[in-house]
Amino acid sequence: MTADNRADHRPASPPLTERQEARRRRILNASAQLAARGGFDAVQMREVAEAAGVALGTLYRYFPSKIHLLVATMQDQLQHLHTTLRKRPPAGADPSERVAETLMRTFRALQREPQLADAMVRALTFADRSVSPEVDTVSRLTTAIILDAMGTEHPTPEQLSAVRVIEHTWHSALITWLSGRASIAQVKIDIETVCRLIDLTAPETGDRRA
Amino acid sequence: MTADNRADHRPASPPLTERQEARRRRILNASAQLAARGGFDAVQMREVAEAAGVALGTLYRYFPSKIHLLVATMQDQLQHLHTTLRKRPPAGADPSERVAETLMRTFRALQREPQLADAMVRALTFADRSVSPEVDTVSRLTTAIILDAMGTEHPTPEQLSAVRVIEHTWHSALITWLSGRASIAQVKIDIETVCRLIDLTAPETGDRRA
DNA sequence: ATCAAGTCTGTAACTTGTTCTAGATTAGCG
DNA sequence: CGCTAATCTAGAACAAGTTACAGACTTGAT
Repeated sequence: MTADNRADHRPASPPLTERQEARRRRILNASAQLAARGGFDAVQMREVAEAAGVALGTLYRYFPSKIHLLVATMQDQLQHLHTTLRKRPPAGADPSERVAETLMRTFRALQREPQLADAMVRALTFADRSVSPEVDTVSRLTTAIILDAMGTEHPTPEQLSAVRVIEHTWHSALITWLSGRASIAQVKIDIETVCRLIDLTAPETGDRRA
Repeated sequence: MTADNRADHRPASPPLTERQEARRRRILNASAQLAARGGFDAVQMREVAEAAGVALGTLYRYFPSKIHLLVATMQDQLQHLHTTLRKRPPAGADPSERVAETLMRTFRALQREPQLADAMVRALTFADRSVSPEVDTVSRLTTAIILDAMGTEHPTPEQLSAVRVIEHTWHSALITWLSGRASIAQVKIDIETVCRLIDLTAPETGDRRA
């Protein structure tokens, strides 16, 4: 539905052999598993390599840094999530309700593996320019999830800005929760607050207040 | 004006001697200077120690980690900024305009030292629980700046949520700009978009569109 | 002025991300 | 099959954050 679903997270340049695909998968699984145990710090490259049954050099050939690895892990998890969400779309009447519902549902999913969430989100916000393409992919996936929830086919630039702001809020709120500086209730309120922007920027009702 | 201005960023427990205060200052300056040159990576603890004329162990006694150091550096810079902003308050008519203006002014200030901004913001979002108190101080400072711009004396819970969302957007937008994934124009649009929430949550005008 | 407690210095060691290298394996091809 | 290039492995080596420690210096109280 997002136009191109091929190579959504692969470099795609040289098609991987079966064994390589399997290695990649083992690495990603090992990463997620270690992260789920002990968060960002527990994802140690030597351990990932060992758990995946792969030499350190190979790990680095597949993922050029720990940040790349964790961002790829996030891509992977998001992909799952997106699929799941498609199967049971949010039920709210307004777009803003549906988006808030979707995000809170996602949030509850992350709550189940807070350490994994920690590792992925920290990597995402810590990523520097060298990881831009990968981070961008994650961002596009998130945008797709939100637009899906809105049910908007052709968003206006204004709406896209609202979606970006929602994403900003989403990431940042997640971080404050993960680092223990905000409660779940507060995150919920903030998500609902920012989702109001969707009504505000709906094109049908004119610019705003018609 | 924020109720307590003493010990705004000091552990405050044992009052520092003059020489200690000076050491602390040298360290903070060295940190900012190195950061301004090469960003996060250029702030190397050994170099900071040397530049500040202090032993490595001493540096760690003052700031228990690189993240602590950079978050403290951010506190320091924010304090300056807050003072500057107080002298020349924003001129807009609406609270939302004034907040957007203030944030964009801050943004332009950061643009002048993008590497320093990079180091500080990356540290801030990368900080884990052990840095919560310090990060919280930064957050309170930011909140104070925004509330100042709004000119609101007694914000409602709704307004506080809006302010939090603005802060989320601010940090996250800054990151996307610093990592080259968003243009300045886009940041401006997003800031202006999120600032609309302020009008939306103004108590006087009733719920909205009064 | 002197003593005890707390700080600071210089330096080495340890940890974990990252890079490098030499030799073994594998994949694709004639 | 037999060759060549690419890939993989094992392990050493290096970089920067962090910790540890012995000895010198300061501070504050007597």
